[in-house]
Amino acid sequence: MSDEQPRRTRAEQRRESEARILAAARATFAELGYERTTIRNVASAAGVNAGLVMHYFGSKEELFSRAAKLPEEELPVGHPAEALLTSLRRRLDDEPVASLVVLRSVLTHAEASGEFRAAAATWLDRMSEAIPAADAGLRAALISAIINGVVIDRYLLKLSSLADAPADDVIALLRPCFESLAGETG
Amino acid sequence: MSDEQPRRTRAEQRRESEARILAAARATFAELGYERTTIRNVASAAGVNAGLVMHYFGSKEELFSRAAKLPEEELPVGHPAEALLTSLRRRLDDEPVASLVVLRSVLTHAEASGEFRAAAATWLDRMSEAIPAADAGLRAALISAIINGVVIDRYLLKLSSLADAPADDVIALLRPCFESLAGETG
DNA sequence: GTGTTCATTGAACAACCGTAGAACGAATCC
DNA sequence: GGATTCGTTCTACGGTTGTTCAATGAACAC
Repeated sequence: MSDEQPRRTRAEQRRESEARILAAARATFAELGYERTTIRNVASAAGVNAGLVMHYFGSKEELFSRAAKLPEEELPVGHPAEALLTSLRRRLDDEPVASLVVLRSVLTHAEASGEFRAAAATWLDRMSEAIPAADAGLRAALISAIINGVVIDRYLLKLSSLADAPADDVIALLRPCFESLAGETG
Repeated sequence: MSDEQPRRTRAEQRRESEARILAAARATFAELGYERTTIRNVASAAGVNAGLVMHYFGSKEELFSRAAKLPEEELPVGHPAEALLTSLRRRLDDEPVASLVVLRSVLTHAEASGEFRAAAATWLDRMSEAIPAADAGLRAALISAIINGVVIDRYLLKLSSLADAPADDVIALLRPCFESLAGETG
């Protein structure tokens, strides 16, 4: 029982607490959105006092920023439609909490909207370049809208038909859409 | 100038105020979502006192219920894909505030989620029946997800590529998608 | 005209929010 | 050792929120 020394060095303590707070923040923001999550809420989920959250993250806004940082999404290469399907599969398989944080708050919180807009912009640019059509921008935007709609309905609204379906079926049905929009059939 | 008598009968006054409050509520909920909308906010937008809003609507929750009532959407008849495109065109043309109220709040407010779920359920049922495929339910859900994603990106997030595009272009690009999902090409 | 109804206001309450800062105690440094 | 840093908690403040309720004055019934 007391074999291992507790190893509660201050640096460790700090890192652990900060990580626990950040994890709790991500979970809470993803479940409740920006407005309904409170500092006290996050603190109690992390098992610490609310003051500590403020002390480490400065403000609720800053806490959200840190929790909402999206991991750099490397876009697969290859034919656009195929790359998109791979990208979609990743999002359907992982149910990435990080992106749910942003999605859940994006309709009501300005900064979430900004974060999302920025991420979407670079994504759209890269995608547009790969689409051989005059209206590539619009096509890419539609593809992005489709992906967002599917993720929202599946993971946030949990509409049964979509939430229960295997990712493979979803992808198979969406394949012709992506091919058509990515301009590979015309 | 003073030709017409002011006609401020009590019944009229009441109806007018209630209508003005409801309109202000719809606009505010659609712009800010449920949480960030305050009773005082709505009241001041309607040019009345906050107490009056409570007196007429009882609670913020009730006010939201009344503001979020979606108009019965009569589904056009005909080939599914064609009917869907007509339905989509209506939503793209009108920019219906009523549905934005629900959409804006649907990710953070439980009742909005319920209202949306109910409306979506009947919509999905009717749409499933019109799709001749074993996985009609999933197909209908994907179509619904696409429409939601497009409306959200266009009117709520106002992503430029989609917000600026003519409705006709959007519909033209989406037509193959709907045809493929509605099972009319296979 | 007189008494009643009722649309509307203003002030207040309790609860909760984000946030700040003092206080405690254990790890750290010399 | 003692002094000090620092992780952590406690308490409190000012502001906002949904909500209540008494007060006011104009429309109404008779």
